[in-house]
Amino acid sequence: MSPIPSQKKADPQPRGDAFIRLVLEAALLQLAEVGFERLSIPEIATNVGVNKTSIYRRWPTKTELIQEALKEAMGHADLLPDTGGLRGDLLALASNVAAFMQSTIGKAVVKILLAESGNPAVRELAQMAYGDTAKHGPWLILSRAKTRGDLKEGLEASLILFAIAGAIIHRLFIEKRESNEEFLTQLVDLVLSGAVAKEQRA
Amino acid sequence: MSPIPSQKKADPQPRGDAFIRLVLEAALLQLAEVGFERLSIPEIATNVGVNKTSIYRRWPTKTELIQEALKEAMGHADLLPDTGGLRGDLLALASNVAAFMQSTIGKAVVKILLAESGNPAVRELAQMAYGDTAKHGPWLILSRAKTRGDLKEGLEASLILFAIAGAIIHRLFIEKRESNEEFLTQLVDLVLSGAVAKEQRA
DNA sequence: CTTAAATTGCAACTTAAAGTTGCTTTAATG
DNA sequence: CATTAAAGCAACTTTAAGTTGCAATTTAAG
Repeated sequence: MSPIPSQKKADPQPRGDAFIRLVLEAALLQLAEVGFERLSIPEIATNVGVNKTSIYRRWPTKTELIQEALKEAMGHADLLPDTGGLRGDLLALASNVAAFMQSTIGKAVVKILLAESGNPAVRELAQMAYGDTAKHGPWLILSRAKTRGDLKEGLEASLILFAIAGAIIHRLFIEKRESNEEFLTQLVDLVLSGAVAKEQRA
Repeated sequence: MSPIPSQKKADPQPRGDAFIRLVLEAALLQLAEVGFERLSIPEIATNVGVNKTSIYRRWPTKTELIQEALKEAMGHADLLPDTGGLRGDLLALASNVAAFMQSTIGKAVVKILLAESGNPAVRELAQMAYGDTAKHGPWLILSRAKTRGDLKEGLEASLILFAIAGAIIHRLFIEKRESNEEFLTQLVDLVLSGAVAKEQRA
């Protein structure tokens, strides 16, 4: 009754690094799907076919597990385009923001920020992950544009980002639709040129 | 050892309608604070000084309780300004949207929509509550503007709303700041007139 | 190939919170 | 004041999270 020799052995128990990567990935995925509150270590364990005890021994609490999962997944998205012009920059940026939001780490992070008043440590990390992608790149784009004189005097530049990111978030998390290129183009052009018909401009 | 007669009796047990209103209000409040997942009936009970059993007997599940709480709080925000012009309309609208988002019912609804992939029945209700305020008013404003020829040809009008609502949500739920008048004015003007410096316009 | 060390699996247990039940007490009504 | 419906209360059951001791497995070393 022993296995036929020519057959490959079943996968051995994943250990060490393999084990860790497996669990962290599953944790991030569940986080993106159901949020921090509803995330359960026993459930992750069964999802990846691993014993919950093994997870608990490495990460005593949900918080520590998620912290490591977030750290692991961070920094893989430093998207700072430079197309030479504001419109091109913003289009590339909007596209990157949308991609980030639609990624596993992005969804996870945004969900934490949006809903979890709860755990301060987790929220702080999520802030970092969000800030990493949402701060550096965008600020540079805007300061370049400002230096070139592309922006209106007295305009609070951050508004541009918030309007773009906000619209993408609204579409993704409230309407549950992903952002296609047409949407992003129209969005950027709206923010750049405004909604008012030409004849009406003073 | 009986109470001094001149003293007022302690409040009697709230019953019937009073009881119901008390619990529903507390439920909505907790929902706005911690979201659906973390909401607990026993906790609501202690918050309002009522026995959990009494709550369970009226609403067998969290879902039913929240459904009624949402229904109860809905419809108290039909904010459809008509100032005669697009800018005035949008300013009033933005202000109303911000007020809604910052209200208890608004926070509760938005949190459900943003984070709770979970309960379909609850999500549906939240959609209704959100749609109630976000659909009728805004659409009318935009269709009026379109009729007047205030809007650019070919512009997807809904974008205007998403950019405004999105920016307000971003500010409130990610930055944790409320929207003041200055912010809303700049936001509306950005969406109406664009960010590009005048000299640059074709 | 054998053995030693570390790591995971497993099953049984403890803990904590949600939800239930039977019964008593309170408040409103006529 | 008596009747009745609704809320309080305490003890219980259930469910899921988290813990522990020990057996089984993988890996690496000799």
